[in-house]
Amino acid sequence: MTPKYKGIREILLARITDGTWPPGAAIPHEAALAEEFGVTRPTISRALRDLVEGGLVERRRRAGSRVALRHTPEAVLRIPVVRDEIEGRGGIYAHLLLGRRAAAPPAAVRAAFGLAPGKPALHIRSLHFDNGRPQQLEDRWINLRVLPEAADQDFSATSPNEWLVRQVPYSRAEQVLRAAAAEPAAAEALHLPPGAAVFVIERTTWTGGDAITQVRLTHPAETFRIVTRDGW
Amino acid sequence: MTPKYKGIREILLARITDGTWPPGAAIPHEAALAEEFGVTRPTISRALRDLVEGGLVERRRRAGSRVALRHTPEAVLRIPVVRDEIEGRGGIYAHLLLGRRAAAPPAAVRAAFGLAPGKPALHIRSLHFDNGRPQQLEDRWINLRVLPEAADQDFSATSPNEWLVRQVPYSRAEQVLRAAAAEPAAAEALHLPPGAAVFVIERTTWTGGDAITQVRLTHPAETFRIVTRDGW
DNA sequence: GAGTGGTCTAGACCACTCG
DNA sequence: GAGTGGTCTAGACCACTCA
Repeated sequence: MTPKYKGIREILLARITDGTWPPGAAIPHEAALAEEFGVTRPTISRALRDLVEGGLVERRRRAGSRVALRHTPEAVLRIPVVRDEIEGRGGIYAHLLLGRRAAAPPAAVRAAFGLAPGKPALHIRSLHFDNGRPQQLEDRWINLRVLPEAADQDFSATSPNEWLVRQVPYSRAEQVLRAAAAEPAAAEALHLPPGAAVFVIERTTWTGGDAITQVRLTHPAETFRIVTRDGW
Repeated sequence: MTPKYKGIREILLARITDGTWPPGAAIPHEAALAEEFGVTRPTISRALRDLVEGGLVERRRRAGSRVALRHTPEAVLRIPVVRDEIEGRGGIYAHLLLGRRAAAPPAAVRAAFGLAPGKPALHIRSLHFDNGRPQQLEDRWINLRVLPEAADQDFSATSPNEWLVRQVPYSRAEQVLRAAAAEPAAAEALHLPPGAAVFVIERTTWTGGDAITQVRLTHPAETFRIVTRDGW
């Protein structure tokens, strides 16, 4: 049996998409809807909350609910874990550790990690293969102040990402997605001509107030895309 | 006054991030948490639901709640409306209509639109400028079966996107993000050298069962990025 | 000041899933 | 079968915001 609030949500959604309530129009009060559908107000509120989270409806106290003018489409973005992605489409995954050393990180990383100048962080470079073809170049810094045990970890067997996932769940992450022309070192590692188009993801991850790790993932443009869905 | 469920959510979050409940660990039953915090079970459920939506917790009936092994980070992706984005950072926005005609769309578009072979759709190409510099090339098809009034619309004043937003709120969208080497026509329009790296967004939008529009947005790599945040 | 949404309670029944 | 989360009710108080 499907929950009442979901059924109501679908009916309200239909009224929005079929033009009964065009963009900008007022939606009846929660109390009125509760009476119409023969449920209590919290149930209506639950249905409306989903529509608000989906960006279709805006609610303000005194002012009531309205159909949103959707200026900013929102979608849930899943950044795939490279191994899951490759194995999910039947490819053979492999992982090669290119380098691993403690070093003073660049200023941007140092600031995010809250490190004093000259203090080291762990720098790891590795390459992820799909059926023997380089699919992702990973350039990662790990905050040794937060995760000193990373210094003793051998990342040739377990990839840094998989290890980190089991250590600390992050509470907050920020990601930048962009296209770029491949820098020489990246182009060489990925077997691309210099200047080839690549897709770059830069992610910084925090737990509590401290950044745990910052990573740049570089992908050949031809073999990488992110697909995203929105709505129901 | 901050709601109880938010306060509880923060406490639970802290227990997860500080390692009290490491990844994979069981979280006490809702009933136990309700007693601990002196609230009723629905309030606990509300707090946990937020954590589930944030990907930090997994719940299964009989089995209870656990801290998730976060294999798939999720983030809310906001694809900016080009005009808002440019004006938001103080730039001067301009919009130039390059072409507008009814034509038979390519097969992929025809399938999404549910059109018979040879049936026309509206094809619009336009360019969006930031302080006089080309910032986005828009290549759009509009389904005239669903929106016949688009045929009479003059898109030189109002951009297709702004017009569409006011006509139909979409119920579902799918987007593909990728990097590419600019094709000759795109490179020329964007004043880029041929083969330059570009960031491409392809979005298909549905309302009910019919796709309304499909659009490809091409951006110079140097001037475009998407920033995304996750968690609290 | 008054109307609307935001939240909470106390209790209940049910669905799902594990043992 | 039994334990856990999923949902719902009936009623309530409060916060915010508009007129």
